[in-house]
Amino acid sequence: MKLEKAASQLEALGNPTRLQLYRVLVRAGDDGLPVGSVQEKLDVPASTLSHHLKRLVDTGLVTQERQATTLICRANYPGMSALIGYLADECCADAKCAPAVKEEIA
Amino acid sequence: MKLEKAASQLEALGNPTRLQLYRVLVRAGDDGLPVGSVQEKLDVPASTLSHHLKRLVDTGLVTQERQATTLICRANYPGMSALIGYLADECCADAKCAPAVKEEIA
DNA sequence: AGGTAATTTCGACAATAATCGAAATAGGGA
DNA sequence: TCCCTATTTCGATTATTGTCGAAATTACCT
Repeated sequence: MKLEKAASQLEALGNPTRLQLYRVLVRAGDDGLPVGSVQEKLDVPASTLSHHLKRLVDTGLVTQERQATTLICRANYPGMSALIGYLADECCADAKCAPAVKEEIA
Repeated sequence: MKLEKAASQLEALGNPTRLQLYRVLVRAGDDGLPVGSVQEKLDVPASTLSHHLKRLVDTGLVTQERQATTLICRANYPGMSALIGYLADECCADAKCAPAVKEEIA
């Protein structure tokens, strides 16, 4: 993964509303959630939500799929795992951080 | 870790210059690097660098220690591992992402 | 075709972030 | 004490981001 891409994904997650949004999608699991349901959960205007969602989609952290008029959103696990991998790999390469992380997610 | 704190750390890393900066510090290991050396490596004006450094320090991802007139900067591994832990834990709790990550840093 | 619900785009404004030179500060050493 | 080097603060400017209502779009259903 390029540093530029990692930075843009980190920036996408680095906003409380978007991090919360991503979290909601992760917890929704494989079924995903329609935009409208996310909106209810987060209590944010539709246009604002759409804006934030777009950023997560653009950076590859979220995917969307149409089902009739509703748009299902899903957390993109490979995207996140690549990002975490980058952090653990590029930034904790000297093994001072990685063991703790391994512990953490074991 | 609170969502707010995670978001602010992610935001801090979500800028190419700061991610590069953090990377340089990680690679410098336990010895750390003086601000001046970082500046040479990144080729960025001192005041700009100082600004970015402050943000990393403020969010707990970097620590600083004076040695005479020079300031030694170090990556704060526990800080990063807490962040990665949060991502893997809060956001990949349903085990669809974590296994891949474990693989990645194994 | 016309209607309707779901979502996005547009446009404007406020708020925050990035940039960098010049001046200020901190901490020794002569 | 005076100077010298390393780093930060200040201040101003430009750029990017966040926010949200109104209008447009999409895709379906009758």
